[in-house]
Amino acid sequence: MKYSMKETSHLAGVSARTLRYYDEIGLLAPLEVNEAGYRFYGEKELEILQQILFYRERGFDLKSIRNIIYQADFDLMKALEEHLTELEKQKKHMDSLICTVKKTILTMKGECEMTDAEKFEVFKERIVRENEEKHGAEVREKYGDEEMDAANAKVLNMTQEEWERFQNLGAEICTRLQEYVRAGVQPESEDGRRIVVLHKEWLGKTWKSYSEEAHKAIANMYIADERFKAYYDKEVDGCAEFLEKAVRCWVDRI
Amino acid sequence: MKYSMKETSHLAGVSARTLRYYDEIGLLAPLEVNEAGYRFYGEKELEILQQILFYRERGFDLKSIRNIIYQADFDLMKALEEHLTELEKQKKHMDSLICTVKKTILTMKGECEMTDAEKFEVFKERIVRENEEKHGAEVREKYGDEEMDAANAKVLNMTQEEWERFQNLGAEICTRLQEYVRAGVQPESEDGRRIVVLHKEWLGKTWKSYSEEAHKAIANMYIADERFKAYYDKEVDGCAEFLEKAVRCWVDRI
DNA sequence: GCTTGACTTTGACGCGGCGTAAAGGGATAT
DNA sequence: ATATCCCTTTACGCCGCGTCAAAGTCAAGC
Repeated sequence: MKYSMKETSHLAGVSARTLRYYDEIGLLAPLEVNEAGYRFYGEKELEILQQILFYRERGFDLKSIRNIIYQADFDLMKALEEHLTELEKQKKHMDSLICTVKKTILTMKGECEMTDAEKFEVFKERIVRENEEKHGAEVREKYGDEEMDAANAKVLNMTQEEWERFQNLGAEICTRLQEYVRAGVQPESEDGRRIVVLHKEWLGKTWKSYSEEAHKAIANMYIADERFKAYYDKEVDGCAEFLEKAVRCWVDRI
Repeated sequence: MKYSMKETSHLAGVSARTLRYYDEIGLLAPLEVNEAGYRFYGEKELEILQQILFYRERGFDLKSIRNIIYQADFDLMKALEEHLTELEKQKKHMDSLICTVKKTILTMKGECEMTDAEKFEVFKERIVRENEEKHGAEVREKYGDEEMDAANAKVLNMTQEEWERFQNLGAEICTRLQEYVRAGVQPESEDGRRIVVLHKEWLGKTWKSYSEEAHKAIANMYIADERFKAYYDKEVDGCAEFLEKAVRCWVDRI
């Protein structure tokens, strides 16, 4: 008894395309192909197909199934156990995914229900946390824990207005720097002095103790450390350098 | 500040291919493309990329991420919750997969450690179970539970030798049928009678009570029911018909 | 014998999210 | 100016089929 394409696919509950694909990749060849190219499957082929589906239901990929079925010296138990390990790894990944998404939902719901004041607190905490991750270790080593903790505390104690003033001040410094650099103003000029004054005020909003030495060190870092240099130079090249020169020139006269 | 392909991919921890792909599918366009076709990304693009990665880590597909980010009136909470449901569905699927594979391993290990006798018992049980699934309901309706249970019991009580004799007998019937049909022998001939004798013996190995009526009914089923007809005709067409005629002719004279 | 309608074939593209060549252009050291 | 190296680009591949499209085949009915 031979079964046509449709009979076979119907008997096994798979599509004709699947059978053709299995033939294509050498997973299941039909018993016979007539002169018109029609495929016919026999009992044995149906049995093999059952086997294929058995392993497919268990999550094996078709290449593995081919090995399992046609490679005589194949270690089935080993393959099953490795496959199980792989599945369990994937499951763990799924679990952590689900956990993360759940947390995300809670956080977002939480934030939705927050007042503006609460949101602002969370926002500041995030800023401090991100700053701690980016620069924490470095600052603590250079300036001590006390200074870093104090800076964090200052940020956390800011009101929304204070925060906005702080931000505006930072933005103004950037904008003016860009103007001056574009205009070719010298750092030693009166404009340079004004920038340094603003920058000192800006620093004072997060730093516990001010010293001319520290101010110069910070300015120097702006040109030495890529990340800070990139921040000031993001729009116009040379801003970091301008600021550093201006601080070096004016810091002990303001 | 503009970032080149390499800088951007390095900063965000993704491959250059990924960035190009995101551009291709309209998920993240670079800030600027120079005349040589080189891509450059700005701060804002990096921020968007962070967002993309945020949702990617949570298992969203890129099309959804595009909606989340660029569709202003997108219901994020709904999307998150639907996504969670989907993830949990997938997890359930994984769990059942793992469970099935574990069972498979246990079964196969178990079978490995069985003696031949135990394997044979399991084998017979499988045969009975499969037969019950295929024909159980039908037979119970036509011939009663008692007859079906008795047939099952007969199979389960067979020794391995008896089983082999039963199988050989079945195979012999098939082979002879094919020979006769091919040779053009008539069912009413002496050869037909011998087939009916064999077939009666074969039936006796599973059927509790023998009657000429039942025998004829069975034979009739061989030509009426596709599945049985297919079994006898699998190699040579006409075997089922031959057997039915022979039984009708000889059943009350043997 | 011819039409019909059911069935089948090959061939191709599409999906998702990139990895991985191969090829070509740009920046730098000489 | 040139050789070199690095960076970027395009283009194909992967898996397991689904889903057209166009063309050919088979059995049945008239």
